[in-house]
Amino acid sequence: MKEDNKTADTEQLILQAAYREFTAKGFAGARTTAIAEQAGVTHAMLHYYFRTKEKLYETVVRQKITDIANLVVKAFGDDSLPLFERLEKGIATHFDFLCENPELPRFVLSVLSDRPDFLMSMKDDLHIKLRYVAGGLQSQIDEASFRGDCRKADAMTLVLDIASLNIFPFIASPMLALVFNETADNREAFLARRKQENINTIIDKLKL
Amino acid sequence: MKEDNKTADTEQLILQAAYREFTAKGFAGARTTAIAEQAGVTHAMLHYYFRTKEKLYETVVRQKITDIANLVVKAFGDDSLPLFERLEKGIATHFDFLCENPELPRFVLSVLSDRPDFLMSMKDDLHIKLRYVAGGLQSQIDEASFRGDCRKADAMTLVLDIASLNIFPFIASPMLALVFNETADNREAFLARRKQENINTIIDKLKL
DNA sequence: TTTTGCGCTAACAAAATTGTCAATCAATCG
DNA sequence: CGATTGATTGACAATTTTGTTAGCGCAAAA
Repeated sequence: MKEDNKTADTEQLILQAAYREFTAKGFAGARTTAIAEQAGVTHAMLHYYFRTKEKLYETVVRQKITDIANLVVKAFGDDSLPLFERLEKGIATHFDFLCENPELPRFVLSVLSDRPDFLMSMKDDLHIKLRYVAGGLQSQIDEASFRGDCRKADAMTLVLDIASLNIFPFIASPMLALVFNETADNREAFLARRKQENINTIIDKLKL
Repeated sequence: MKEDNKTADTEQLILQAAYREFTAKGFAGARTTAIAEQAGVTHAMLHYYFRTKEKLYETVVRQKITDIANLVVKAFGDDSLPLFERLEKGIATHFDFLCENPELPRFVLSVLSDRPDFLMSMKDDLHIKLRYVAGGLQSQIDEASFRGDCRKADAMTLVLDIASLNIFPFIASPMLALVFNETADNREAFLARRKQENINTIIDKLKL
């Protein structure tokens, strides 16, 4: 059987450890030995499974980027909801996803400067998914605004607004912790407020 | 005289080259030899002036962070303007600053993960400046909302909104270029639209 | 039981990178 | 003019880090 218990296990252990190390240190700062250590294997194993540090990185990147793209489609792709609810659900779902993966934005960011070509190679797929989401949103906005239920708006612009508002707090999280004197207790409440605030901001833009 | 022509020159050359290299590659990815090469000096010079890579990095970081903090104060600190104009001017000034220093946000971000302690050591100063800006804004918002000129709002929340909307496009710039099939011509127009859009978004939040 | 293959290890090789140092070079000052 | 001081250089040392390889042990197949 291809997916043996042992190999799948260690492979996953390495991938998880690699994700942690790469997010914490970036590609250049990450040490393959540290990854191996965290995964509880010798560093030669890492080369055995993934050949090079770069290929290991690429594997992690592809996985994470795919996860994100799929979630965005899932969050905003629900055509059955009325516009405002669709947006509210989308923003909330996306925000919750970030709460569960708080370091993901910074990881993607670091990929963007460390190995832009990896993202370039996924360009077509990302393009398709984004166009799908933005397209669906746009036609619903057009209908609603035609009926006089909301203002005219460009879906792409809206998507960028949402991305900015939702993602930035996680990217700047250490800075905010510093500025707001954030504690662990605060954090949860702060995030809950932020989520609602972002929903309101976007809805305000569309409301007449 | 302390500030000799020669030493000041090479020191500045090294600092500028260092900024470019550090922004492009991050602390771990940056090579001191590459910095020296770009500055047109031998790499021993770099140690002569700054002792270690880390101290050189720290010098660059302090300089840039100070620049940013000062600009934010300048942009939003004008008490003489009415609220909406103050916000509009602040957002626009801040956005223009980012247009002139497009890689600055990503640099700060990388500092945040590479050497958080450097920012920690500037915490007090940053705190003071932020409180000053947010405080001035808050009292003006309170007055205006009391007079019924705008909604109630929390200045800190607003500041985070503005930061998110203004900064994120620059952070994600390579991603946007990819998604929007951006060309050099587009870019300028895109940024101009974004600036106005961000102003509108914030004003919409406050308008009754 | 033997063999084959795969996961795994330890030691090693090679390259890159930061930092140091002794020796110049240039300019200023006595 | 000679000397002192600071800038600059080239070569070198030390460390770190990635990647390789020969071989071991175990489990399943023959």
